[in-house]
Amino acid sequence: MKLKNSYFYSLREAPKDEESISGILLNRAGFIKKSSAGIYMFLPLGLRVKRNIENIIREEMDKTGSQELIMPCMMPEEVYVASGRRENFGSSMFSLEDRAGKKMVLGPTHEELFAVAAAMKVNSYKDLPVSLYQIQTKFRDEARPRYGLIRVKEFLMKDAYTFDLDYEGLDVAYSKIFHAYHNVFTRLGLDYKVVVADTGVMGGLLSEEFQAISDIGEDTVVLCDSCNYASNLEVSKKVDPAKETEKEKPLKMVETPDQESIEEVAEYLGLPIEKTVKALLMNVDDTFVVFLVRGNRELNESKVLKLLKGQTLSFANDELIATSNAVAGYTGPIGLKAKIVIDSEVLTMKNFVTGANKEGYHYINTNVKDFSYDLTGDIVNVAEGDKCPQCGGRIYFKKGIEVGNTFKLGVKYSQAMNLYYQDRDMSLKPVVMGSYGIGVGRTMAAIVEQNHDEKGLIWPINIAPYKVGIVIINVKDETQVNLANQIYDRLMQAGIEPIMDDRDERAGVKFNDMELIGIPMRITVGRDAGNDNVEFILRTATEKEILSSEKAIEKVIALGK
RNA sequence: CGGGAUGUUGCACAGCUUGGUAGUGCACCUGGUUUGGGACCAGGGGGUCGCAGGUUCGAAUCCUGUCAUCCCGACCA
Repeated sequence: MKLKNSYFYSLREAPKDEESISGILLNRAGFIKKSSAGIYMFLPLGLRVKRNIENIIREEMDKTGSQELIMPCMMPEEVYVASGRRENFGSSMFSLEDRAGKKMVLGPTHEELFAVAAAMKVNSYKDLPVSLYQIQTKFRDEARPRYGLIRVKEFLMKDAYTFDLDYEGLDVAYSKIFHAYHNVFTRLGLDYKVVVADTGVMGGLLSEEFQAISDIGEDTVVLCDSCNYASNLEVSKKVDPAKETEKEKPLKMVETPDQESIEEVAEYLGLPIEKTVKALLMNVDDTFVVFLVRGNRELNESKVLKLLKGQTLSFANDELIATSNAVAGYTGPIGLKAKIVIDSEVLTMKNFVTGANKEGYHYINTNVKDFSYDLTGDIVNVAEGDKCPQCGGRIYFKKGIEVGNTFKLGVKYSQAMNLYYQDRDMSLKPVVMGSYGIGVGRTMAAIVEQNHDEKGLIWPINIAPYKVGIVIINVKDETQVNLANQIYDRLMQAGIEPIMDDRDERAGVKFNDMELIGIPMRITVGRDAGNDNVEFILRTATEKEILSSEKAIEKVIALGK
């Protein structure tokens, strides 16, 4: 591609509507352009990168034996009503009507239609297993799109679905795709971790996430400093410390005027926050529940809902609080008339601080024997420094961008979508499904987050829009132009299309643009062109080499393969 | 959806407090000089100031509403 008369532009300044590094750089380099919040154009350079990523995914998926097809984006709403997910997705699903008033939706994910497609083929146990995938646009009406391509309303996703006879078959299919995902993200050069995650609204048996490590990640990845433990914070198990050994002291009510937060109370009493227990006044499916956790802990919503078999968790409002004798800021378990759930860690504590259910008062030296409770379990987030549930090492956190996930779905959708096969024993059995996703645009953004410098993008060579750039220093010098064109043609013949800057610009502009768009290799044709000499430099290097044009071509071909 | 902020030319911004018909840098066009790390000089083109009402002789500026965008939070297979 020759830049003169091509569609290419770059911005010297960051656009005002992007904050993330990947969003800023991809915009500045002319790879993407925001059309409206969470919806982007992919311009020529951006499209080439996206296709390169797609092709790596495609190669690895094909190797698993999965077959590619493509589903419609727009579907009748009844497809999602049938599976029961119309309600689950709610307002995050784009919906519209056709001219006849028929309700249509834009697909946020495609389990349902794949089940329909599978049903066309699958009648007998002889028809299984089947594995299908597509690389197709998905639509989700995100409440708050953000971070460039990371959270958007319209995005390209590779989604795969496996169909098996039984759970053993699912395990095999799952493991094939799981390994394909490792291959994909390794080939893409990402620093990533696989973590166990909550199965959430998708339902199912097991969910694992591929998390690209990045500070702007929206997920917290829990890791261990001495083993390979990796988990999403949502589901990471907390290991309670050993029971404290100090002697129990007598309970005592003390004044704590105007000390409403647990930090204030601890400081006022001169005690470490680890010696306090705070009460969280919550609403679980319209029931008032008080949760007691160590003062420095955070409640974990998904653990709570699992323990209580609830659907929704929110802070209790004043009306709900008024149904008990709890006093906001001073709530404690002693004498409290409400449903009380305590974190298992509290059972290991001795002589701790709790609220007295009386404005301006707390108890010190509270012990478990001093009160009763309804339920106990692990209901808080693990924290950095906690014990690893696998090896006892120390836990630390990283932020992650979820670039892929794998689900063992089981029979939930096959039952809902009437996907059954007839087994040897003549019985009808539901097909056992798995579903697997990779966000293509999000992956592209994650790669940028991990590969850039102050000059701009740095693409790994296998997904760069062009592997090599040719910069002609002076386009009015025929010797330079001729040599550059010669190199260009030779590389084209070798199957490596270069991006050649033949614009009448100053050298600095050309160098800066080539670096901004992150081309991995650069050949500079300049003053030494008359001696058939050019310069060769890698995007990641600081020193350039002087080579004959022939050597430079050989080098590009060797590195570009 | 709650809280905060911002909408002025292709891009980034100033002007708004104290109303008088719009400016800077980049980009673009013409001419000249320059030419290996985002050139310089001179001249020029381009904006009904997000939109709709209102106040006023007069509104980018004041008031009301509305839409959009960003940030924090809630939500997020």
